[in-house]
Amino acid sequence: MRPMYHPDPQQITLSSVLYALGDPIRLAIVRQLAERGEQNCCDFDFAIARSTMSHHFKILRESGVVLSRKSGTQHLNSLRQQELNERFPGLLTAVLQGADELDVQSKIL
Amino acid sequence: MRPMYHPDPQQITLSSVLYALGDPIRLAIVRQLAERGEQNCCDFDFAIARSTMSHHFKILRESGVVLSRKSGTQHLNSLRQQELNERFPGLLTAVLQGADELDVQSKIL
DNA sequence: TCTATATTTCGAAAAACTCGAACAATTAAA
DNA sequence: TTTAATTGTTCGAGTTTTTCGAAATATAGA
Repeated sequence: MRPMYHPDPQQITLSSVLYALGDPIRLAIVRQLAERGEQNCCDFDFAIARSTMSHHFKILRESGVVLSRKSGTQHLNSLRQQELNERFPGLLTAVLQGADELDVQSKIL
Repeated sequence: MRPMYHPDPQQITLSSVLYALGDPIRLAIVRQLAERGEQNCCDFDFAIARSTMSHHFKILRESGVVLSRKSGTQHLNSLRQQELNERFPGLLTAVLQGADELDVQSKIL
């Protein structure tokens, strides 16, 4: 497995962060990470394929929103909350406070 | 020309707003509207086709970010700043304050 | 009415998203 | 130490979205 790319704080662009947050599933992932802290992919019971989940985490990671670290067979993901707050003050707060309108059904697959 | 759809304030979802803002060109449009106020499509000198610009405005409009009103042959677009502030406090402020990293070159087409 | 301006719609090519299947890495069990 | 189980990623194909140029629509003015 190739090492995972994570941008440095100053490399994180608003555009890429907004792009990453601009998908309902990725927004739900970010919300759950904010509520429950570090989690692996299996902790998210969304009705999408694992490969799709992996794809979303890659986008969240490479945009600078999420930090992934390996631990055994799993990847533990966490929000880069402090770095995002420093780079884009108020953004994450506003996004996390926003009404939770998403309905990502429980896993069916 | 069919009447243009604009969602009511309570219909505006965070997901759709973030989706609309998650494109570099649409973000640049929003920034320019915030800086200069009401403008028509031609006031934006971006290096993209007019039909693409029209498509971006449609997404901004239907997500609730932008209000378009007809005036003669042109459409005057403005940010729905107050409504967005009420619905998602702090979001627009954070987005507009974010470092301006976009380089949408001057119109070449 | 004819022409110019502003914008949208159409149809096709390019890019991104989603899925299932196959592959890779790590751990645990046999 | 093979074998199997768990966790994720990569691959290839089908679907959807984005982008463009060309044609169509709407309005204003000569």
